[in-house]
Amino acid sequence: MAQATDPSRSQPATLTDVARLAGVSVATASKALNGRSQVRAETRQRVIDAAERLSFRPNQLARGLLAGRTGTVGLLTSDLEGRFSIPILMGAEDAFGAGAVAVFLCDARGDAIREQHHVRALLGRRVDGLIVVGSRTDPRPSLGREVPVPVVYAYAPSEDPADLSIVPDSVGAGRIAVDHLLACGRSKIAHITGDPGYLAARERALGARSALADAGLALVGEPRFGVWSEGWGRAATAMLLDQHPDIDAVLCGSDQIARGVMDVLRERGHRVPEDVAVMGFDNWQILTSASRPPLTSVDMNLEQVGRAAAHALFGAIAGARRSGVEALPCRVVIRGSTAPLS
Amino acid sequence: MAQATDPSRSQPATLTDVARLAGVSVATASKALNGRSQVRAETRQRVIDAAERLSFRPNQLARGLLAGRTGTVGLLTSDLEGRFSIPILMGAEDAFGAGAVAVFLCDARGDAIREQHHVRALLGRRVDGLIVVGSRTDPRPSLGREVPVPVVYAYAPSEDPADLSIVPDSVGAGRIAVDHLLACGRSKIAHITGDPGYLAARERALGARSALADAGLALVGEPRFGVWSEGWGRAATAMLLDQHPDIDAVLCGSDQIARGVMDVLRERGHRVPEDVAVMGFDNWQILTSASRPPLTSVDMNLEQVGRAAAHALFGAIAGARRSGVEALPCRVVIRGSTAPLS
DNA sequence: AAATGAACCGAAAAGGTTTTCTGGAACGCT
DNA sequence: AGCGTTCCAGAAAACCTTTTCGGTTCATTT
Repeated sequence: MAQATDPSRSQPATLTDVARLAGVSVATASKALNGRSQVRAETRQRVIDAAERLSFRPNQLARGLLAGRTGTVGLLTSDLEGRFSIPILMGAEDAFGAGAVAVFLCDARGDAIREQHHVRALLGRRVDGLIVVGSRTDPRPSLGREVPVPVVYAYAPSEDPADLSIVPDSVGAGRIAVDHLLACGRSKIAHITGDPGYLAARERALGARSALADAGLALVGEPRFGVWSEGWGRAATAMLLDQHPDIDAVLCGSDQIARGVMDVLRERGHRVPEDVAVMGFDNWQILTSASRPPLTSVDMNLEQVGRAAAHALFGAIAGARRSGVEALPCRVVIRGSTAPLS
Repeated sequence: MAQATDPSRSQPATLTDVARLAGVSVATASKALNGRSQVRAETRQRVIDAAERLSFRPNQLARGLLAGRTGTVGLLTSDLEGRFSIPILMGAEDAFGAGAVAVFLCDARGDAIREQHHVRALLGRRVDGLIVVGSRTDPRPSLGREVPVPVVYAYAPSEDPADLSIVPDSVGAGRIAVDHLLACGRSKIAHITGDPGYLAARERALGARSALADAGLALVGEPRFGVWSEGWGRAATAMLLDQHPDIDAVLCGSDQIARGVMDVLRERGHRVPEDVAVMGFDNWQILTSASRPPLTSVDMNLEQVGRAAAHALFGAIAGARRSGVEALPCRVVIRGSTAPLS
């Protein structure tokens, strides 16, 4: 018997095989397996047993061909390497994987030509929708309105306001970061951040200033833009301490910068968090938990961004199209580098 | 015209539509578009123009249904979050994406049930093959021989020697690391590494000892196993320096550990690399470039592992099945933390 | 002029599933 | 007995593309 039904040798069983084994027509077999009502219980069981014995698995291609929907979506990332894409991708995969939807992964490597190529390939495979994941929060060109399936942009919003984009709320992130520092009793807060060419850097700075202004305060000096590296964090901190030795908090544009900041603070004899509180952005586990003390950081909830994008795409496929940019809140993860001023 | 051919409103164009617009039969249209020879040049051009105007894209479902091959493969990762999966995934996506193959991404989250579920779903979609990516190099259970399509295991080999697995050569990695330190004139080499429950940790230590033995030398003390963290790197270094203050090199089981090691070395007044050379494993950019001095590290060539797995799967789909565990060489990336002893 | 061959095009089938429609059987009612 | 109703199963169409095979046209050769 094992030989007769050995699935590794033969082609996968088809519904016709199941029907023949059960002694019914393919139509009846289909109805039996899909729980339709026009089948006698005894017949249904016979079909189910036959399907089991043949380890029958419906051919989704044939099903999709007929139904018009394939139960697949395309996940188009512009930069797989970037650490921001991965959590979004996980969230989306999670939201889809729970249902009966499979995800095509494509990496365009930041190349518009390659992206176009992937879109065409995905449309040829009749995906039901697309999620476009960017590697930074700056707006990106739209795929265009003539794409015949719904598209949702995640992390990097589309330039076309008619598209739907799901992004983290960078302004709000800057605001809640400062709120936390204020709650810790800090008032002389400096901001060392990354490349001003990044919208995220500018928006976080904007949010931080706005929250300070609401409290009747201001940043110590201007925000110090630079690059996203520990080295810049170290250099900027040295300059900062020369000009303003009396700061009691440094809000850093990224965890990497924060790590550099903390190193220089410690070398110069400032205690963290007793004298100076330090905060980062991104909540990058490997950095926050390895630093001494562990780093308080703002998490962008990227998995949630991915899940929200997946759900939005679901909705759009079902006909409920939205548009515009939807910003999701971030959250402060408190660790040892911030504490109330005693 | 824009309205009449607006693809966003209507269903995607079918070959029938193209044929009708070109005034030929579907068969001729198919032949014209696929470059078959039985079509007059003028007719072919008319069909191509029609396809262009309708932005026709062959339905891969119908094509796959007929051909028996779908041009899709499943990429089954056990842990998307893990940083080792991503480069492998990139390499595989790269190798496939270049051709006409699309990749289904599935994340099992280390759960065997979920993995089984994904395999069934992928088989239902009639993938032509599977790549199973592990999160660590320890052998993992096989999917079983009754899977009706070729399977290639990447990074984590299958326990079944009849399966084909592509892994990095961890023993060789340990060996080339020591070879580099020896070439730098170091002879008093200690080894601080991670969790001994990881095969990678044990194999790297094995390779290191073997290379030392070939040179008539031995490690300073036993390999110090612990956990994969900076904290362990710091603690182990403190103990090491107490017992063996005269070491001239530390080979670390990971870049994280190396970072902790370097911090303590510097704090204790040992210069890197003048007094003590330090090496890590994994070549994790964010750590190697941020440390002072930049860290020499062994790169596992994971993208290449992914590409090799993809090519092996290609071959297996075409009928050339291999089996066993194939180990790919790693490479030393030299940076500032190692230098010749002057 | 007739026959041969070449070049070209179209009808039809195949691939696997779902759905609609039709037919048949059993059963209850008048 | 005749009729209507309900329930169940099967036939056939539809989805879209590719390929095979048969048929038509036209130029060339005898």
